[in-house]
Amino acid sequence: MSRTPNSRKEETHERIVAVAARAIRERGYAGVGVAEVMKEAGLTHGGFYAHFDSRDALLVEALERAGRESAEALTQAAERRARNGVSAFRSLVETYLSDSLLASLELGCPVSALGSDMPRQSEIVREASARRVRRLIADVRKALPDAPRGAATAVAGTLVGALQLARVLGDGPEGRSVLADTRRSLLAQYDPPAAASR
Amino acid sequence: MSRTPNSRKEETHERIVAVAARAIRERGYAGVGVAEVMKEAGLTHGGFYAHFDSRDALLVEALERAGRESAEALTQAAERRARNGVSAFRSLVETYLSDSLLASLELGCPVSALGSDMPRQSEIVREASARRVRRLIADVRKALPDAPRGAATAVAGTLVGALQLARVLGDGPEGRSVLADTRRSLLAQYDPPAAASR
DNA sequence: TGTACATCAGTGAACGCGCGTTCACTGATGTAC
DNA sequence: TGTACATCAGTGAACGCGCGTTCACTGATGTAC
Repeated sequence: MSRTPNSRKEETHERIVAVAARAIRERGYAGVGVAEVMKEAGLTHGGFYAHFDSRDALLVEALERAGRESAEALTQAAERRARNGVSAFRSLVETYLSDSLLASLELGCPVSALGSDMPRQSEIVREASARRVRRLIADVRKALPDAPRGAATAVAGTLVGALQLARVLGDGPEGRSVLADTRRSLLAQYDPPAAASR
Repeated sequence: MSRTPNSRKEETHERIVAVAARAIRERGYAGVGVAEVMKEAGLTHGGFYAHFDSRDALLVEALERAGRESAEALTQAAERRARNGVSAFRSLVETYLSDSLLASLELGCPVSALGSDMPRQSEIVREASARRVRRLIADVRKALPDAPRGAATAVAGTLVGALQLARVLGDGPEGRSVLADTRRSLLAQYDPPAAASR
């Protein structure tokens, strides 16, 4: 089987980034170490700097990948549910604020997993974080075509904040009720049942 | 001047906690070290364990103090503005999401400064974080007496998330517009101009 | 009021540990002829 | 097709550093008589 040049190294690189994309969401920027990520990827830490200029360079790639993974999951859920007549907005709210993400920090949106730490990172990580926030707001806007100006921004903030509050309160009834209250409130405002059942 | 027993030590203790209450908001839980806090309080790090059982015990006291400071600032602003006929809800939204807090991480609400890291802390810090989140929701509820059930939860999430998004985008026009959009959206929903001017 | 002693808050050196980063090396893969 | 060599991905030991925590000590404060 023929390989393109460097493809083995690129595969390893991808594997490291995939591990890190989960790790930063689960343990936070500060909880992710070079040696631990390499070990989880089945390597020793010495080879790290053949793949990345610095730990921060890994964080940037990991954040970008986490953002892509989360956005794709939201898009796929929306496409699946659109066939049953569910609006894009309802699907976004119910997927982003689903009970199953409460206990799965490593799978959700990196903005809600890392938001409060983003302003404290090095410049390259902050810039990558800002790009991710802009994309999140743009993605919400797409699901809210007729809403007043600025609504997408407020909704994005609500999604991010509500998931964080719920996670602090745990994956029991208390945390789940934060998600349920927030879903109800958002849907009542932007996707009223009357419009949905029409 | 007579002192109550231990008052000198208690004063020092308070000073350390006050320094830490700012530090955790500015630099995050992970960015706060024992030695640095003691130095900022004018002490050497060796004396730390005469005041606290562990670093985590300091984080708990610091979080509680930061929460009290933030809640008091919100209450005081609301009382001041109530004399000019401003509703409690409008005052909460405009104070929590004020432009001046964009660049002053160390002064705002600890939930928005630390939210995404709260689920990753040791048990005692997580419990203190959960208490702070419950208080925040309760405080929002007080400013929203006639809103539908669960609205306070959604609003609390919006406040926390919006401030984080804005801070990631910086204290220039981009971050300020996130705050402005969110204020407008919240006030339109829960404190419409018609009701306010009546 | 003055002296002797006990208490107490804070000091500073030391500890073991894990971190990000560097680097000489190894063994496998791929290329030249 | 087979051999010799170059390239390359990954290894593992080592580095300096800052962390949380411990502890013997010091100097100031307060108490007893």
